[in-house]
Amino acid sequence: MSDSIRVRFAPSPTGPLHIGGVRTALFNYLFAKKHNGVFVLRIEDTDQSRFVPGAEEYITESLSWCRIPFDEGPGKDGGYGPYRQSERQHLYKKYADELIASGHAYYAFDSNEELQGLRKTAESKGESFIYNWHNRMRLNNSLALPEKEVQNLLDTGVDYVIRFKSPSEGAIVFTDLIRGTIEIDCSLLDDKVLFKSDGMPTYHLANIVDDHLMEISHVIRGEEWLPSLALHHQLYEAFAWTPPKFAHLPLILKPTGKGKLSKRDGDKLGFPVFPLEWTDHQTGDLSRGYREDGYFPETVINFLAFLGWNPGTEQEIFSLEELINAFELERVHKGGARFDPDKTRWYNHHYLQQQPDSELAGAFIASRDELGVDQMLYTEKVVGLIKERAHFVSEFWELGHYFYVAPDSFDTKGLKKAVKDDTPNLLRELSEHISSVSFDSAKTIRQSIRDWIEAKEIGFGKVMMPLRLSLVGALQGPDVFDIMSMIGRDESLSRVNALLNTID
RNA sequence: GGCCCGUUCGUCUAUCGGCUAGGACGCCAGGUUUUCAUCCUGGUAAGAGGGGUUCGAUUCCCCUACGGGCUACCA
Repeated sequence: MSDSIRVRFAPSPTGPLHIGGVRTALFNYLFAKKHNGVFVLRIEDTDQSRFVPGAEEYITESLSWCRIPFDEGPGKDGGYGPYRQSERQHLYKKYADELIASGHAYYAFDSNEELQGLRKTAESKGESFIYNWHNRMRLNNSLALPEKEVQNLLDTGVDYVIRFKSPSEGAIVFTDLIRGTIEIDCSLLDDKVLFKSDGMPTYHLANIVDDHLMEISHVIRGEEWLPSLALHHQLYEAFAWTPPKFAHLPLILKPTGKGKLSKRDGDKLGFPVFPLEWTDHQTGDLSRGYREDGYFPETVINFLAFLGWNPGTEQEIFSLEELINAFELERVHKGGARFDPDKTRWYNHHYLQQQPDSELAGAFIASRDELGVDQMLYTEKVVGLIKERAHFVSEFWELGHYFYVAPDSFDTKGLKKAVKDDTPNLLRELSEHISSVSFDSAKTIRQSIRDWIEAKEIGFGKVMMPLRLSLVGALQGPDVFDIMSMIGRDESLSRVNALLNTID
């Protein structure tokens, strides 16, 4: 049992899940699936002051939209629940007490104000205040105070926290699956709070206890946790538990400038940093989401997988199944990765081409009021003609509006390029010819008009360019004969005449 | 400030002591499309700096610089 793979993704419900968090979830998922393991979702809601309503639902919905479902988690008990730390509250005190009994932890009564004051004075002297062995005997705690007084304080119900008693000397060495060996001087560590005065554990305690109780085999998390790994190792040691293996993922950095990717970068540069749209209930601010912006889950999965990882081959397009097969923690890069919106667009273009036309047509219709479901079949064909030039479904209308409505104006550059002195006469003759052309298929139209042009010994461009301009309104779009065959003879003729009226 | 982690084309990255340093995105050019986009072909562009170790370093070690993270009764 102990050698089975169990990993967890443990977000805090303090707001929408950032794509950095999605990537952490993805890597956990890939690792679990690759090794026939279990992927656990655990909600770390021990900070009640930062709890945001709806955030947990946002997290589960995001994971499900990205197609990275959890095997165990809230509402899906695998025998290790509950999976919300707030529902496990009763568990943690026992373990904190155990640490006190074994001499690994102690009560501290210092108020927040006192500590803040100490920090401030230290700072003003250019030093930093660290609560640990070098000063703990001068502070307000159960190690420094007489036993009687400690008991008194506890009896009177005064606020206290439980702190870890970090060692004054020695070094701790541990291994990270991605970074290798890391060594830390213990004397620099501080006595972290394990149990808060509000009766809740801090992240550090809850995390270790739950990972142990849930039999987590591998902890795969963001690099921001690397500094507290020494503490976590000592906690495992204090409990005499076997620690899981650790892997710390590199951070996702902003596309330009300094620092890690933030919500503001997305607003500024025009891309989402969240999987789903999110409205802040406090401010009413709306944050864009990949889903609402028209990205496919496949796109998000693929580009996230390649931020900090690669398979070592030249393949860049990966389905979820392929990722599961190829994924290796050892191949995760150590350095932070800048997020690249352009490459993300490129991925979406690729995955857009993969979608069935019927599905794209449905999405297109749903996005435009002027399109009705009765046009489904027609729209499917339209989509087939225009999708290769699109990155998003939202571009379909701009790329194909002329399949539905006649152009209301003609591109000036196009007019300049396509319309010459003899164009009106040519168009009149062409119009006459079109009246007699069989509209069975694009192929027959093409053949007929080609023959006509050749017979009249006019240049193709002299006919084709104005014809396209009349149909589309600009010199762009798919094959002219495809367009004609789609809109039909009457509409084609009326559009040629409309151009004639403009230029003649 | 202290501690920790990192550093190959503009960006994501390959290379696990011996290469003309490879691929992808972007960008540029040519071709296809008598259009635009797509697509195809080609091009542009990198080992932070300085010391070592070695017959030989992008690769191993040290220093510096730069970047990042942490430094809360937040996770």
